[in-house]
Amino acid sequence: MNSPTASLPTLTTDIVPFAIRGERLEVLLARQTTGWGLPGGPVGVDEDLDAAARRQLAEQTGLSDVYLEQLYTFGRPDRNPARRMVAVAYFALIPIPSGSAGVPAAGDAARWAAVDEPPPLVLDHGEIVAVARRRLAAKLLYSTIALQLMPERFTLSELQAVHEIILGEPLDKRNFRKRVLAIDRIEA
Amino acid sequence: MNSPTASLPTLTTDIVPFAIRGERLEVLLARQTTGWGLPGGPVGVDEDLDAAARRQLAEQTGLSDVYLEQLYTFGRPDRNPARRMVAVAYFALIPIPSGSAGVPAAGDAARWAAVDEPPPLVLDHGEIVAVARRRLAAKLLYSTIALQLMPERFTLSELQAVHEIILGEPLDKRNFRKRVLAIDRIEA
DNA sequence: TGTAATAGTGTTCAAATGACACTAATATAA
DNA sequence: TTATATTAGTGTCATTTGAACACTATTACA
Repeated sequence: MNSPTASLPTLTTDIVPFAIRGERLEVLLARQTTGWGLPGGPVGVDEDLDAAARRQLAEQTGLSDVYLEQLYTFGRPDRNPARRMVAVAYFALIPIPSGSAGVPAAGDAARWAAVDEPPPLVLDHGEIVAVARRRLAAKLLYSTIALQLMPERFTLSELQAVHEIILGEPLDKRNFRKRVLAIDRIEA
Repeated sequence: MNSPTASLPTLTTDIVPFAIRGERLEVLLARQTTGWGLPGGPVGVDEDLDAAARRQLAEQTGLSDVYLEQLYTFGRPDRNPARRMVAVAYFALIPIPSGSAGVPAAGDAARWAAVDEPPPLVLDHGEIVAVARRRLAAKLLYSTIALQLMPERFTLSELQAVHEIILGEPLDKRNFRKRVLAIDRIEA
């Protein structure tokens, strides 16, 4: 239990909110004083980490009830030159809304950006997005996580399109159907 | 950038140090004021998370230069009734020493315990060990991480035994050799 | 010197994966 | 309304991968 004087880095969460918009995988960014970055911020003294991430996502983007999963904790001392901050990063999956429209709009405090050609981001947020993106692609291959990006009702073709967008490569229609039907629900 | 008053939970690391000892997978525990728990403690103000984990492992157990990987960050507000603590958990893999002996001895400030029949641990450390154990078993199946538990020179039979201990099931000798040789080094 | 334990080696079968092309229906444009 | 283009829907075969299986040679030990 020996340690240097127990002083306290600031603890934050950062959320990478993914959605399929049009034909692309996009991330929702939040305006910050120094530029665009991920939604997130300080964790309350008695606040659960997951709860903090949910709260900040809701406050800064209006999104709630989404799939949320802890990604990694970023703690390099120099990741924020101003003051020491340790960020517990999450990614969120925002379903395509059932009605037409698009994903819940972004005010001028928030904007969507393509994951592949992202604008310059604050701090190490670019790296966080990259890590999240890799994780998402990896999980597509052995889980049903993609369903979290879909509306209540969808066609197999739509689901396949989502997979193709995230993986960045075309998939065979029949093999895809075989695989999905062997695990999941019904058709449309 | 709205948030509740930015107050600061204490940030710590906890390390789950795994080693194969005899025929079992064991964890190295550190004595704490209230009982046995994982090595770990507060992160220094300007200290990297990985570095903090390494330092604490060295200070509390004497182990250095080991494989270390971030596991998960545990932050339930009630995980420590005394004061709010958020723990970035790591697992470490301690190689079987090349010489005979066993893994570096444990003073009276540290002890080894079987992962399967662990003593009661402080706080949520039992849960952390369980999560680490699952992760380790999962990574055996698609990575070469088990090599981190081996001495410099070892036989394929020894490596196989390590796999069997962690997975808890016997493996076919010939299939195992085939698979390992298709990826790795030489024989003994 | 006999006995027991460990190291080392290929083949066969079953299952899973990946490649491949046409038809029916619907929406769109002429 | 009719022709055309786009999308949905379906099965087979070849290849690859994973799992089961037994004997021989050597070494250590009694």
